[in-house]
Amino acid sequence: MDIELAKENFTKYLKSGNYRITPERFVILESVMNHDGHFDADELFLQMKTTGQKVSRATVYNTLDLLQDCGLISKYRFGENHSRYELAFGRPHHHHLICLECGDIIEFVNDRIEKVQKEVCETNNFNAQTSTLQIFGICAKCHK
Amino acid sequence: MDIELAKENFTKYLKSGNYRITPERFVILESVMNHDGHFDADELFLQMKTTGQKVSRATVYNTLDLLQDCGLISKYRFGENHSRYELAFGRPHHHHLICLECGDIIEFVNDRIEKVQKEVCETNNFNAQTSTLQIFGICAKCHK
DNA sequence: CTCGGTGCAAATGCTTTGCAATGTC
DNA sequence: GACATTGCAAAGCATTTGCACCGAG
Repeated sequence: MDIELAKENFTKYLKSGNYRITPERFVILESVMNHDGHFDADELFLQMKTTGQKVSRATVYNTLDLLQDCGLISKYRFGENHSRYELAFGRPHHHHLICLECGDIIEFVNDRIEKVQKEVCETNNFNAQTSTLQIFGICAKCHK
Repeated sequence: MDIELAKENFTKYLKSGNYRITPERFVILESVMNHDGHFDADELFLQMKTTGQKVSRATVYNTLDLLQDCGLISKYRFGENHSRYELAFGRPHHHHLICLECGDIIEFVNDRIEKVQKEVCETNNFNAQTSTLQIFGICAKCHK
């Protein structure tokens, strides 16, 4: 949750890729770090709009891509028609249980899955960058 | 690959859900069963159009949803902006390695992942229906 | 001062919807 | 005959793009 460290990482990433250091990019990073849980691009855009920080939708999308590229956030498609993001910085890699009824998303961490993934990648000589395991079904609340 | 059995299953599913038995739905099922690997809705629509079987796009989408509901096909979002489908009937549950460079999709089966999933669901009292593990990275061909 | 980034609005592309016509039950 | 399903075209919605302007390096 150290926002200064995240900013540093982002700055480093931008410089190394010859991207420019713009105020908009850091305003968006801050907004992202203040978000709990999952959010989507438009949600972020509207929230920033109402709090008086004006950045365009285009810039939000562009910056979210950069933040994903440098590993500060993760991007998912949970079977919906839009992408969702979440903070990855300082958090362990995890997976998701998605309730088809209420839409709730439950996170879980599991070392064995990570281990199996590594093995599968070695077997296939595949150079993994990201992975996502999504289990769709009905959560405890909904099937009772 | 037994198309008759698939048709039977589909018929059973349609009847049990009070859906009607229409020729379009079975034309689409056949077209799906003749497809190797992954395909998307528009691909299927265009292929059917060129082979003289006319069904509308709307019906293709509608029917693919039904086929997914009754478990004959699976639907995925591989980080693209459209859904992809594949035949599930008569095939073991499997997962995917997706190459970010060439777009190739490698399938793999792994019992341990299935076992861990089951455990996670039990722990969370979660009633799983489907799951997908997607590993994104660079395939053997591309990083050499 | 150059060229990458931004904002805006229009464009894109997948998917869904409205509605009249059709055909299953 | 009733009403779910179909086809078509139009609408929706998330995301991308074109372009003039701006500002980081």
